[in-house]
Amino acid sequence: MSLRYALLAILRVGPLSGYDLQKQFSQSVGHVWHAPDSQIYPELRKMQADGLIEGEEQLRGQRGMRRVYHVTEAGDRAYQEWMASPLDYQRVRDPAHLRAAYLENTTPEAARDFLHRHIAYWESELEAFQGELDHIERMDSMMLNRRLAVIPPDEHEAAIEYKRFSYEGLAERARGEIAWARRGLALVDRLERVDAAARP
Amino acid sequence: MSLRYALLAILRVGPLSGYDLQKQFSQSVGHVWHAPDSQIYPELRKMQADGLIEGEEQLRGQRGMRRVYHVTEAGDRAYQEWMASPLDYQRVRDPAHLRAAYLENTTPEAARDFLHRHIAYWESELEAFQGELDHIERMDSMMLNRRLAVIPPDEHEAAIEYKRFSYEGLAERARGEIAWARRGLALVDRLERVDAAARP
DNA sequence: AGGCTCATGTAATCAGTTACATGATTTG
DNA sequence: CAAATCATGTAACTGATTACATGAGCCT
Repeated sequence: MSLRYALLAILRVGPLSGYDLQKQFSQSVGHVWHAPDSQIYPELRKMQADGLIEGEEQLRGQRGMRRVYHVTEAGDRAYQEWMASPLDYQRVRDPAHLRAAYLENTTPEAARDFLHRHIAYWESELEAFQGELDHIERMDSMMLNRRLAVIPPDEHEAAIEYKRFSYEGLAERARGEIAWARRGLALVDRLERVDAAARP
Repeated sequence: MSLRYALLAILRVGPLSGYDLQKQFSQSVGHVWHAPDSQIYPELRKMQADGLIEGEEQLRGQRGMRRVYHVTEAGDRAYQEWMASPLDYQRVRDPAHLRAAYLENTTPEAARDFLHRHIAYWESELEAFQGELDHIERMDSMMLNRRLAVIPPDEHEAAIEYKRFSYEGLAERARGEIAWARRGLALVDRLERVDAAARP
C-alpha cells in the first residue's frame, strides 16, 4: 500500500500529470519502488476518489487532453500520518536465498550460473544507484532540483542528505549481494574439488 | 511462483502432510519464504492437480484424517528444471528506503522512530538467522538432519555448506541494514543541530 | 471437562503483472 | 508524412493477505 504514498511524495513537490508522474517514477523513485503505468493511472483515480488528490483537466492542442493532479490538504495530512506511522514490514520472500539454501540439489554448472546471474543483476542495480548518487553529488538530479525549488534554502541540506543516505544504503546492499555471490562461487569450486577427490 | 518450488524442496526430502509442511515452513525455510497455511493447502491441491505431487489419505484415530504428500517423478523433474533456470528478479519495492529518501518531510522524532524500528526489526531477523546458523553449526537442525538422512554421506558437506552460505548472506544483509539505520540516526542528529544553529 | 495441538480448508479482497487498446501531438 | 513521444486507460490473471470456519485427537 506504499504506492499511493510514493505518488504523494512526488506530487507534494508540485502538480504533475499521470504521464509525468510515471516518468519521474521510472527514474528516481523507480529504483526504490517500481510501478507500471497500468497501475499508476487507476491508483490516481482511486486517490482522487478518496480525496487525497485533485485532477484538473487541461487541453493540449485541439482535442488532446491531460489531467494534472495536485495534492489536497487531506492528502498532505494522510502523507504526514504515513510518514509518522510505523512501516509494515512485509514477510520475507527471497527467491535467491531460497535457491542458495538448496544448491546441493543441482549441478555445479547450474549453481555457478545462478550465482553469475545474481552478480550481474546486482551489478546493474549498483550501477543505477551509483548513477543516482552521482546526480545527487553533481546536483543535477531533475527530481531533487524540483524539490529544492519549492523548499526554503535551509532545508536543502536535509533533502540532499536523506536522498544520499537512502541510495547509499541501497548501494551497500548491492555490494553485499555481489560479495556474497562471489563467495558462493568459491564455495561451488571447493565443493567440486572435494567431490572429485572423494570419487577418483 | 517460487512457493511451489519451496514446497517441492521440502517434500523431496520425504513425504509430509500439509500441516507438517507448514510447520517446517514456519521454521527453517520460513526465514526465507513466508507462507501462511491458507496459502499452502490450496497450493498443494493445485500441485497435485498439476501432477507434481501425490497425496495419500491416512486415517488418524476413528474419524481423523490427514493427507500425506510425496513428490512424483514429474515433480522432481519440474524442481530440477527450476533449479537450473534463471531466477526472475521481481522489481524492487522497498518501503524502508522509499521512506528514508523523504525523511526531511517529517519531524526528527518521527525519523528517529522509523530508524529505531528498522533496527529492531533487523535485529530480530538477525537473531533468527544466527539461531539457524547455530543449529547448523551444532548439527541439530531438524530440517537439515531430515535431509542428511536421505542423501549419501559424501553429499552431507555440500548440503551443510550451502545452508550456511544462504543464512550467512541473510545475516550479513541484516547487519548492513542495522549499520545503515544507525548512520541514519547520526544523520538526523546532525541535521537537527544544523537546523538549530540556523534559527537561534 | 478443558485446553492444546493436529488437521484442513473457504471466501473476500488487494496488490501487482502482462497484455491489449487507442488516439493526439510534436518533430524531423 | 512518418516516427517518436505524449497521454490515458481496460481486462484478465496471479499471487498473497486476512478473516473466517470447523472439527478431531490427545493429555492432564
